[in-house]
Amino acid sequence: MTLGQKIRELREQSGMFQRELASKLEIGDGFLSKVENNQKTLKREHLIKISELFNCSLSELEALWIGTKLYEIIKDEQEALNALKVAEQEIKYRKQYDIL
Amino acid sequence: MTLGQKIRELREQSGMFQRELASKLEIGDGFLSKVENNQKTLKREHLIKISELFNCSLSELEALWIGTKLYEIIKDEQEALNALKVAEQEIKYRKQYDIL
DNA sequence: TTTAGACTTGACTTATTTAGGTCAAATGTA
DNA sequence: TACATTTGACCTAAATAAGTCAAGTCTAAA
Repeated sequence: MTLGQKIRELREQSGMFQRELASKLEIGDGFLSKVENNQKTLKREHLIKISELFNCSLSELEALWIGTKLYEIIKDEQEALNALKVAEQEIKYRKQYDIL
Repeated sequence: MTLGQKIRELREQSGMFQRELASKLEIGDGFLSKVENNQKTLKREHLIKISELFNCSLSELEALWIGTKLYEIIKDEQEALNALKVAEQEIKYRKQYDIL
């Protein structure tokens, strides 16, 4: 699940058109279309608005936002999965020793 | 293990000083110092040179190079691990359906 | 079959960030 | 002291962010 998919899902579940949601987010509808198709990214502040509008978890949206960004970076990489492991181990390592 | 750590390890194992390796990579030694401390990133082409110099796996270096970059993006994120999961699932999903 | 509305796409823009450094001064250390 | 390393300030070119807008496509219904 990408952020674009999630936003489309939320929007359609609430019976909203792109033009409506776009206007609430104060962006053009062409831009929102691209966001839903993961061709463009929203500003992070927009996630707050979305979580309020659809009453859904902001953390989840943020995980999708960052995750989709990471995916864009590695999607054509041979070493994609190993790179993810490297990053994961560093995160866990830092957590373990509580490094600030 | 980050790319910086790996490079330092390889360099020290071969008894080389920063100034020497830096010169072989055609960069300044101050810059290499920062690379080893993950404050700066090498160009990708440099990895090839390093793998030749120390006779080590290029894929491994690339995984570390990308992985360290991913880590830099998420290291201060609350949702770091979940974001990694999102990216991982997308990679695996795409693999499963062999999407080009 | 044409037309309206929803959506997608391509070309373009501008401002900000990032990449990839340099250099000199400060620090560590034998 | 001399050498290895680190750090801070600075720099430029290239890339990315975050859009706009108009034209094109798709689909249902009149």
